[in-house]
Amino acid sequence: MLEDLLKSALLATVEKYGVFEEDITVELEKPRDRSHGDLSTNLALMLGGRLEKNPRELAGDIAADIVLPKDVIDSVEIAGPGFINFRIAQEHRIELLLDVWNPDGALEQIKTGADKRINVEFISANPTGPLNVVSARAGAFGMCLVRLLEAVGYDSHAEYYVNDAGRQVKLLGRSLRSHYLQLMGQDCEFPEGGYQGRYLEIMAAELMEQDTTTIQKAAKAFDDESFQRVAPPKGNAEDWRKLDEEESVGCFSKYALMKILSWQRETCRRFGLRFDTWYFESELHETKRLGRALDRLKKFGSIFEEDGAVWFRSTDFGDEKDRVVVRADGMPTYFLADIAYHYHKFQRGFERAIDFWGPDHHGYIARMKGAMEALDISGDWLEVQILQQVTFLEDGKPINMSKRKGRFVTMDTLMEDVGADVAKYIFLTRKPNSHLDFDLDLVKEQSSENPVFYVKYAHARICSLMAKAEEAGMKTGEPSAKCLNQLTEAAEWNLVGELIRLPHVIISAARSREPHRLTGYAYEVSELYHKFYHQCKVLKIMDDQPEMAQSRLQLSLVTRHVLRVVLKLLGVDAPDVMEEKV
RNA sequence: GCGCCCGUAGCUCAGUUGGAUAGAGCGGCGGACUUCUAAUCCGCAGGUCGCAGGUUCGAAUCCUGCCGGGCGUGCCA
Repeated sequence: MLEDLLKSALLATVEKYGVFEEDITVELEKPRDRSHGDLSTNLALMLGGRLEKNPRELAGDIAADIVLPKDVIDSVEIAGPGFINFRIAQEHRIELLLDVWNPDGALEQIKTGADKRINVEFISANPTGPLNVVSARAGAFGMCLVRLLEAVGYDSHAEYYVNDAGRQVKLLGRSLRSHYLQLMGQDCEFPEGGYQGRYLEIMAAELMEQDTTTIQKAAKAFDDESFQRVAPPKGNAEDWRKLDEEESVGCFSKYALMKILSWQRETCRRFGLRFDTWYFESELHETKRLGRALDRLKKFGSIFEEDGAVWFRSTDFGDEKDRVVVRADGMPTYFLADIAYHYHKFQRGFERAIDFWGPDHHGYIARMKGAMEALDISGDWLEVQILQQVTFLEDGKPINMSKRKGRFVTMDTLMEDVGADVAKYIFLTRKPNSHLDFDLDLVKEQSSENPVFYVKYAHARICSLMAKAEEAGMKTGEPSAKCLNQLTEAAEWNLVGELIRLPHVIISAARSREPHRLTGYAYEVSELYHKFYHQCKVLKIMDDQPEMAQSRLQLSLVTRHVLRVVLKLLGVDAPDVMEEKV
């Protein structure tokens, strides 16, 4: 790599001052201002103080001493307080460009993950209602990170954890049953804190029409392996009504769970999310994993009993207080189930687990990581990414979204209103841990002026140009150094300079878990392409300057490739033609 | 009270992990269509980077203390 070349050349020049590789990390960065060259190092500034030398003079000495191949770096300059700026030789830029284009080039070489298995868990919403837009943000991030990790050579695995065993599901069943009984004219009190959303009323109304056959038919939706455990109750709603309350609630719970999971899965599918595993909490209970995890914690001496409850001594691992894992009434807490779940995740052979959580769970991190350490798993194994809250504004006012109170914007509504691509793109332009205000009115109104269209348009524009060129009988040909070296305009070289950053952008986005670097990059590439497109004509010069026209076509071809790679990572479609603006 | 996150243009947000003159989009104003698709391009206006110190060659970025907003602080999930 170019950066390695520069780093070792720089190190060689400072050896005479007694500075060696282990003493300093040489940093290279892309200057903001293009007149400062392509790559810049602050080496002399960092060394200046230490060697008691004037940084600018030191930079001058280094620049004079450094030995670099002329066909790679064609200028070394010092600037400002002591920066050393490098300018990449034109021929080498084209080499780097072709390396991005080449199927076994740079994009293959960045796959350094050695196929290590990484589990990425996201959304994992309670199965008590339709997915809301908060899940959409998590989905966009999680899925993008899964792809990014793949792009740098990991075997990444998307996972969804289903809390199908807790109180919430029972409460859900009770709520549905109550709605149903009320519809049947039976006096029935609504459970305290129950789910009041419209969707349960509708579900209850539908149940009145459903007979055993249609219920079984609906269950067919879960034929595949991962959903085997979601089975419909026997009979129909009338049968369930007649059972004693406990059993009756169980049937309504089972039915509601089945329906809601089918919605959630369909919503995910429509949003382009592909989960490798849907992991059910009930499986943990059936396979006795809670007990086993508890035993192991005991074995390592992290468990004690007090006030009739069983506690995990999380304070040994930096938590602020100890936590209950089995309540005084003998019921395990959600925390214990989570420990068992993550322990099983570890046992399944993942070398790392990344969880996406909401901000309301950040207080949970210390105890969860503590539990992993108590189980003798490295504290780094579990990595928690907090996705900050999304505040939805309607008429300029925040919407209070609570499933129980039933006023929330669903992911489906979001997709209908603005489309999956726009939603994904907007979520992915923000970094994970910043709060996000999502103005629904604004987005609906301006969806056609959203930045995502800017990028899509750049792609479609290239497709259109390629088609026109072909129609006119022009041959684009495989991008080649000979042809591309004919580029002369600043607009062309600015674009080249941006395109060759692709490998670096992918690596940095994956490493920092910050997919928003991709949207920023896609935008930059598109912007430079639009400018190039205006300034550098192709078809109009094809008769007078056929070689120049061809080199511009090849540049367009590589640009299209880069846009496709990035959009695919983002999970956004790259259209050949823009649909009519509404 | 304590813990975590955030505070950058009128609004929504970037700022390459400490770099050079802080950037986009939207909104505002003014230009470019007998077009390789104007969902585009060109120009203008808009800033005490919440406040005050500190660290150093250099701070929006790091450390401390305030101010303001959000979230958490259950034998809930």
